[in-house]
Amino acid sequence: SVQLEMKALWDEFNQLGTEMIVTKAGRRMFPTFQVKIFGMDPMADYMLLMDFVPVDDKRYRQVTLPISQYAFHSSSWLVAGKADPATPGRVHYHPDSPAKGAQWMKQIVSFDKLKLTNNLLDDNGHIILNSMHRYQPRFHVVYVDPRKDSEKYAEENFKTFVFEETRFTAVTAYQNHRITQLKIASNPFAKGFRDCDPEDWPRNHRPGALPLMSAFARSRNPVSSPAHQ
Amino acid sequence: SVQLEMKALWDEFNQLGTEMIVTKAGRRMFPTFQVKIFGMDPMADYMLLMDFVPVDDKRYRQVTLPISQYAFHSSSWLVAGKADPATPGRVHYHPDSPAKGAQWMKQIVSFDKLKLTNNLLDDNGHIILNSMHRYQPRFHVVYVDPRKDSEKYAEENFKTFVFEETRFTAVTAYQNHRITQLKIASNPFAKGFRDCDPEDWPRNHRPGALPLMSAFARSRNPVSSPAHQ
DNA sequence: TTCTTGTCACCTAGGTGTTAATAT
DNA sequence: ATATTAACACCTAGGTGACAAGAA
Repeated sequence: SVQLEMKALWDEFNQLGTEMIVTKAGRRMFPTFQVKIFGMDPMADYMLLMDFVPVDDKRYRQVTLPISQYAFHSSSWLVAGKADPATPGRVHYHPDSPAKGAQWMKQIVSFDKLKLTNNLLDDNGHIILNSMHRYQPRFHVVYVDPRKDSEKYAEENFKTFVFEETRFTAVTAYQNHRITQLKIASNPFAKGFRDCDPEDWPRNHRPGALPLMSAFARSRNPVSSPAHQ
Repeated sequence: SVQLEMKALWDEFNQLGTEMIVTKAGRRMFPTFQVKIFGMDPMADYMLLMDFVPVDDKRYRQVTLPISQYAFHSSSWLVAGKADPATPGRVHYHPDSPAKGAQWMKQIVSFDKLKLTNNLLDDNGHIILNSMHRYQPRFHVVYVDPRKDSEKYAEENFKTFVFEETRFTAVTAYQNHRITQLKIASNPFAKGFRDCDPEDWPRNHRPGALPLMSAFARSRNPVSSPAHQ
């Protein structure tokens, strides 16, 4: 069995509609996909890997709201038509693969080397995704069967785990400002963009404490300058 | 067979008498011990590891020379008696171990995670050495024998490689100023201490170009202040 | 006197969202 | 109008020798 780490944080993002940046060079996920694993054979070899499947066959687009004299990205999404052709269905092997069950179970397994890209021609082995599409990360455990005819047992040596709270929309720039704020508040590498006391989070942090308009008021980046209504 | 990487740099250090810093927290080696490996069975599993054996049973001490009104550490060593009791003979497994021969051979194998310490009670798994003693790094390749009674074949499944040019003296502070200068010139992490045009090295660098006294003249750290002769 | 320790400024290496410019 | 790109300031994380203070 498998337990998702940082589930509370994933839930908080998921409630807002998680977005993950994709870039040409490849961008890590945040939160990072991390799991605790139980019930492996300590002496057997396993491969651990992830892939990403489309949640639906839709393409999304942002909604821009005119508010007073400025326009902001809303937190809602419009369906913008059918999905683009599927990207090459790459998988990411955890770099420690293969390893013994004992090794995998003795500490949290972290996929922090995994990177997302929108470059269809990527040759760095990153996961290729379509921007403005929704994806479901999947986690797979493969038992390395020592038998000669192990291909025959491929089906039973394979187990897949899906955590729905890790779904996200791939984007090249954040659409929902509350997602941006939550990333800044919770990702150590974004500390430079925090404007509150660093000690305030997570100690005094309550999920959903900011109403929509106050989130806007804190914004440093209204999307378009003078309004256009 | 095994080929030492950066052999020219190792030779240059060895000519001066290589020194490696040991600290309580653990210090990496520079140059890093790196090798290219040939002739493995691509499909077989191997463990790669290093250990460090005393070159002799002597303890060394520095020689301080009075020159004009200042005193400097000389480049020579005095034997200061018998070696201290041997330290726990730890080994360092390359973190990618075990891995297939194909994996090991397809790129340079680097022991850049290996750290040296003088803390006899170290519990970080670092290599424990006595300061002011000389050591010979050794590199071992272990074939992971799939046979049930593999212990019987331990001898033949084991191969050791020694590069004499990687010998060094463990120190808590550099004794030979020319070693310090060569470290500063060649280690990217010491770039902050360079006072010449960074482009001068290695392009215009000739080994042994600096006579002793000019190396002293460039020094920022005479050992003792007003002389004591 | 000789050796060791801890702190520091200064690097390498690389992960953030921002922003302005560009592409579609 | 909307989406993407590339450069950037600002971080995390950690590897350097210098230096002053301490220990033996």
